[in-house]
Amino acid sequence: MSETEIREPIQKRSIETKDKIIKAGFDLICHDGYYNTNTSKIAKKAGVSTGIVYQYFKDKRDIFLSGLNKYADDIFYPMFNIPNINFTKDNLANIFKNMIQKYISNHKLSAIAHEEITAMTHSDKDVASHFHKKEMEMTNKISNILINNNFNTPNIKEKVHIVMGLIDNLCHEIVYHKHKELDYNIMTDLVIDEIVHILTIKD
Amino acid sequence: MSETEIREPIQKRSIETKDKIIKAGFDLICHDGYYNTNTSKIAKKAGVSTGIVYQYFKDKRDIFLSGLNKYADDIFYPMFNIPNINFTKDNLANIFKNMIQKYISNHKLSAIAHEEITAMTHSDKDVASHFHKKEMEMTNKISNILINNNFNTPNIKEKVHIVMGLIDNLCHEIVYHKHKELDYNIMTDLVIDEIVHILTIKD
Amino acid sequence: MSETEIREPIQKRSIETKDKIIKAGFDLICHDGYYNTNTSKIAKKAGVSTGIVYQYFKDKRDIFLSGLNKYADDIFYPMFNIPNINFTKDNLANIFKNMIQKYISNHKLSAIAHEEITAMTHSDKDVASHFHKKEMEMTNKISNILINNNFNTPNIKEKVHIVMGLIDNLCHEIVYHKHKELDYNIMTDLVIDEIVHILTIKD
Amino acid sequence: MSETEIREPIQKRSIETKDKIIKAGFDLICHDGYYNTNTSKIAKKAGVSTGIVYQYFKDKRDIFLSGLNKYADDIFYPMFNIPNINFTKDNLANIFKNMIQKYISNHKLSAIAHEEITAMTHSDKDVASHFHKKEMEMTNKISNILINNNFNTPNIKEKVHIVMGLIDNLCHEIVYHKHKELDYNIMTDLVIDEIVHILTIKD
DNA sequence: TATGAATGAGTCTTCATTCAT
DNA sequence: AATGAATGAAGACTCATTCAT
Repeated sequence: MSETEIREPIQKRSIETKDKIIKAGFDLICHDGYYNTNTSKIAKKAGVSTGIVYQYFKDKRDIFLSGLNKYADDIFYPMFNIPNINFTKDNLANIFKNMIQKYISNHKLSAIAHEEITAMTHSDKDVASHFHKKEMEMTNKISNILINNNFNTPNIKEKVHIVMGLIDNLCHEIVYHKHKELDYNIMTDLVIDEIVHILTIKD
Repeated sequence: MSETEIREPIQKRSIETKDKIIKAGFDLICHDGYYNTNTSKIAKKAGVSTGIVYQYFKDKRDIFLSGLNKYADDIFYPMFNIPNINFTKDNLANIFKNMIQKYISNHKLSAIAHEEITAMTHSDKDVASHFHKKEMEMTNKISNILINNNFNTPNIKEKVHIVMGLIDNLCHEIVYHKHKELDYNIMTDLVIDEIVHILTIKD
Repeated sequence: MSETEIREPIQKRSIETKDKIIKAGFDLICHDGYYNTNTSKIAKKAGVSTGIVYQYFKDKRDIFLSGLNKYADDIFYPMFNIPNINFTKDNLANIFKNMIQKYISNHKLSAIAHEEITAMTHSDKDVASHFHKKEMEMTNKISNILINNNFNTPNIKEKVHIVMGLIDNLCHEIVYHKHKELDYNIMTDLVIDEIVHILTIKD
Repeated sequence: MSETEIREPIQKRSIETKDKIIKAGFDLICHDGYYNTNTSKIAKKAGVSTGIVYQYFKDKRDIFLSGLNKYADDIFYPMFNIPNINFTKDNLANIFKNMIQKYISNHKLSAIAHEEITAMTHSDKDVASHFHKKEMEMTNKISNILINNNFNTPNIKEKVHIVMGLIDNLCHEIVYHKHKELDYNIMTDLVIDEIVHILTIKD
């Protein structure tokens, strides 16, 4: 109604304040869920007043979206954020094994955030499209790395996408589910076998 | 203190009412999300008053949990709910292809519900354990079918679990994401190849 | 609106049902308070359905009022409900001592009911006037007994009323409050002294 | 779970708001009863929104308890809140007569509040203990005043407590009941006689 | 007569958002 | 730029009462 102007911070202090809010809000939402996080908690955690929040953000959702923008790369497939990976036939399995271990040893936050974001996917078109885009970006990025390392193969994007899913499922299972009937060491080896298989088949 | 008694329906009419509420509530929650569904919407969709809802259910969550109980089998891997599957080496790929197509052609409800349930997994211990248990049940069920069809292989449960994840990801991707850059026919074939591969390797 | 006819029971069974409801309702209300007692509890305790309640009573308040009518004599100054009291100068103190002990040894229900009724006095004109009337009836009754026993004295009604208050306060204090700093034996003796004093002064 | 934080007011404005709510809530509850007073009425009477109520108070009961804390001294035996009372044998009767008249001429609020509080005594442990404590405090205070004025007598606390009851009953009767058959001037004199009697007997 | 299923207005409470300072 | 007090719409849940059987 009153169309409160959203301020784009210029001064350093303002920028810091905005960042603090994004971090506080995103952390809380990823931890407790979107609906269990209220603006007052966010403001408190950020060390600011509730009022100021609405000078930097349109609404609560806007905070979350900003966090998504800012931190998504750390959350989605952070294991691929390694510069200068050198894939060879010999180290392919090892590289993926390391990635998986790295992902798992990462703090749980990522996993929870991932779920929360997934959950918002169908209730919020913007979240969905953001998520969507990031996923494809990552697929492309990895495909390119592979190509640059002479791992070109037909339908590489489809394959990489499947691989990403395999890793994601595995890590999620290990971090979260803990089905006692399953042996996660064996499962990890099986997944790596699959990854190697799919990336090396010639059709 | 006030301890409103939850009624266990006796008359046929009231059993129908309870069922209508479960169906309406579960449908809405799966469609719009838990927090975007309120009791008044549920009552309206079920064609009853808000009051009656609380004679059959402790709270909104209870409705959802009941729905989970009642419909979970239709939602989690409904493609495996086929009696008398006969796996042979020759039809293995075909059977899975049919399953995937069946899953996809299934109403979207499943997929959305799946997400919502996944989302509630970390905020609600009961949902989590329910989900968790169902998943393992299904893993066991499929493992057994395979064993009965002479597809025994070491670590079959781990393998089946990976297969289920592959199918789930694929179907979800197709139903939901629709990345234009990906060719889903190819992706489906690739996934089936993987499934066959993982289920037939001898270690 | 629809002016559901309130039935005046004729058959013996009906009368019994009505009485059961009155008893159940009045007991519960006296125990838990008017607002903490709901009709469903009353029906359940009376062993009838909720629907039937409204064939015998206009509303919840009507049940309470009926109970008041029926049981008030047992609640208000039940110690005076002794037939053929013989007051003499010598046994005056003893009689009151007995009354007090009787009152106290009476089940607590009376005290709670008394409070609840007192509480409703100012929110419900009918309860108030009922209570009011009963109190005066009792004052008159006791005054008459005293007069018949040659304890006439000027302003006897005022005196009796004060005496009733003294007894009521004392009993209530003993049954309820349990101020540890006060010695209730001494207090009882003091109150009896006062009663004797007020009833025997000659002005 | 959601644990709405109760704010302790800092700014002058908010202290005023909190006080307004306490006053409005306590007045209404004392007038109309706890269950006939809803938060919306309280907010309206206080001239604030319903939301703000829950920033200062946990719930409706909390408002009432706060009022109790704040206004109890004005309600329980306000006639004793006179500093520097000088009791002598000659003015004893007069002092109490004045107190009674003062109590009665006091606004009715006290009487109604007193009843409501009494009523809540058995349904709410906190109210009960508060009420309870105040009563004993007052008993002690008056006992001490009497002792300091050389009106020491055995079992003074028990006597004072009886006196307080006599006054309370009398005032309540006059303010509230208005039994037409009783002459309140005479009754007042009789009560004062009793008070003098009980406070001057030597055992 | 009786049952118990159903109604829906009413209540408490929360929280994103705005406003006065 | 910032504070935190205030708003009020919306939601979960209760319960006296009525209705279909």
